[in-house]
Amino acid sequence: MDSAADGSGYQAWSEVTPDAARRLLVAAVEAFAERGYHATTTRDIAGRAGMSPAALYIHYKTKEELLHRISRIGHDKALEILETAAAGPGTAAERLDAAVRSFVGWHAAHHTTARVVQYELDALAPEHRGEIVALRRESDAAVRRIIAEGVGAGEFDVPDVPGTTLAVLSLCIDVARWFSTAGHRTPDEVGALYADLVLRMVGARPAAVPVVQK
Amino acid sequence: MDSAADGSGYQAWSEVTPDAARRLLVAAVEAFAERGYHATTTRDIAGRAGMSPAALYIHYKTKEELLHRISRIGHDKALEILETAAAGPGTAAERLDAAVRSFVGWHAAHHTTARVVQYELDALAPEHRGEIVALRRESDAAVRRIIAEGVGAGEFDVPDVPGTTLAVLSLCIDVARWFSTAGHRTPDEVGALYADLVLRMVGARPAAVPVVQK
DNA sequence: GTGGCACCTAAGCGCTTGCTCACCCTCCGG
DNA sequence: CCGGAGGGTGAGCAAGCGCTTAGGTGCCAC
Repeated sequence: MDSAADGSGYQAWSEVTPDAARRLLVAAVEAFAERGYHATTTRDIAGRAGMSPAALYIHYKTKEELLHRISRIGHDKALEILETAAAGPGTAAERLDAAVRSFVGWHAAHHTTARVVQYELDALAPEHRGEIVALRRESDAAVRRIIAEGVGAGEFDVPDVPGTTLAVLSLCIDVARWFSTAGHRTPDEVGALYADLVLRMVGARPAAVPVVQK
Repeated sequence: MDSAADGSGYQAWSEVTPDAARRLLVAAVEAFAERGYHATTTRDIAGRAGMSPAALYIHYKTKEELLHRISRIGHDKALEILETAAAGPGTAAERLDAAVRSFVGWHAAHHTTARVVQYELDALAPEHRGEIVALRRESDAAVRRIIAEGVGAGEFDVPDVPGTTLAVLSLCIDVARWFSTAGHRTPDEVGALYADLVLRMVGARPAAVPVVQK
C-alpha cells in the first residue's frame, strides 16, 4: 500500500510543511480511513510513515491534533468546492449541477480523506468539533443558497428547502462511505449520476440538459 | 439516559433472552451509538447495564459478539421492512414510497440502533462481516426490484437502475448519521420528505393520474 | 437440609495504548 | 574544529484495555 495507492495522487497536503509532518499526516489519513480513528494506533501511523512512534510527537502534540488538522484541511477544501460552485455563473440548475458534480467527484476521488473528514467528527475534542461544525454549517448555507435561488427564479420546485438541502448534502457525503476504487465507476461518472439525481430532486426544469426522452 | 430515552421504546430485542443478556445488548447499542465500537469499553457496557464487567462474559463470548448480534438483528429488521414494501400491493411508485417511508422512519426512530448497524460494519470479524454483507445485498436487491419494475411498467424514468438504487439506499441509510431527537423533525416527517424526494429521483409520474404521454 | 445450578462479582493477568524522556545523529555557520 | 539546533530513536511509564478465574449467593428439587 503505497502513498499514491488511491486518490492521494492529489497534491494537496502541500500546505503541510515540514516534509516529515506531511508524511505522518498522509499516513494518518490512510490509517484512519482503513480502521477508524479509535482503532488506529500511533505506532501504526508512525510505522506507515517509516518512523519510530516517538517521531510523531515532534510534529504533533497528540493523536487528536492529527485528526483535527486532517479534518480542518478537508472541510476547508469541501467548503471551497461548494462556494466556488455557488458563486459561479449560470442558472441555479447549472450551479447546482456543478456543485454536486465537483463535491461528489472529490468525495469519490479522495474517498480515504473524505471518509475521515466526514465520519470521524465525534472523535474530535469538543473545541475542535465546534470549529468544524461551523464550517459544515457554511457548506449547508452554500447549497441552500443555490436551491433557494432556483426556487426564487422559478427554476426549481422544492416544497421544503432546508430538508432538501440536508438530503442533498447527506447524499453527496455518503459517497465517501461506499465508494471504492475496486468498483466499476469513476469519480466523474458518479458525479454525473448524482448531479442528475439531485436536479430531479429539486424538480429542475430541463435547462441546458436536453434529455429528449423516447 | 434511561432505557426508553430515544427510539428504544421499541419492543424489539424481545427476541434476546435471558433478561440480563438483553439489558447488556441495549446498553451496548447505546454506548456504540454514542462513542463508536472501538471507543466503547466492556466496563462501560456492563456499567450501563448495572452489572460488573465480568457479567458480560457470561452471556457473550466477546465484545465483538455483542456487535454481531446487534448488527444481525438490525439488518434482519431493515431487510424485512424493505421486502415487505417490495412485495406489497400497489404500483411501483406506491411500493417505493412505502419502502422509503418505512425504511427512513425506522432509521430515524431507532437512529441509535441504526447508527451501529450501518456504521460499524468494519469492526465485525471477517466471517461475521460476510454474513452481514449478504443481507445488505438482499436489501439492495429488494429496492432494485421495485425500481426495475417501475421502469418496466413505464412508471419511472431511470437511466441507471443500479446506480439509482445505490443512491436511494445511501440516502436513506445516512439518515441514521444526522438524525437527532433534538432536531425539529419527527421520523414520520423525514420519511414523507424522503419518499417524495426518491419518487422525484426515479422520475415517477403521478400515479393516480395515468398520463398518457406524447 | 443439602447438593446442584444459574448467575454474578472482586480481583487481577497479560498486553497494548498514548505519550515521554534521555540521548544521538547530521548539518552548518564561525 | 566546534557548538548548538532541529529532527530523530530506543526504552519504557502509567493507565486502560479485553478477558479470566476463584469464589460467593439465592433458588429449587428432592
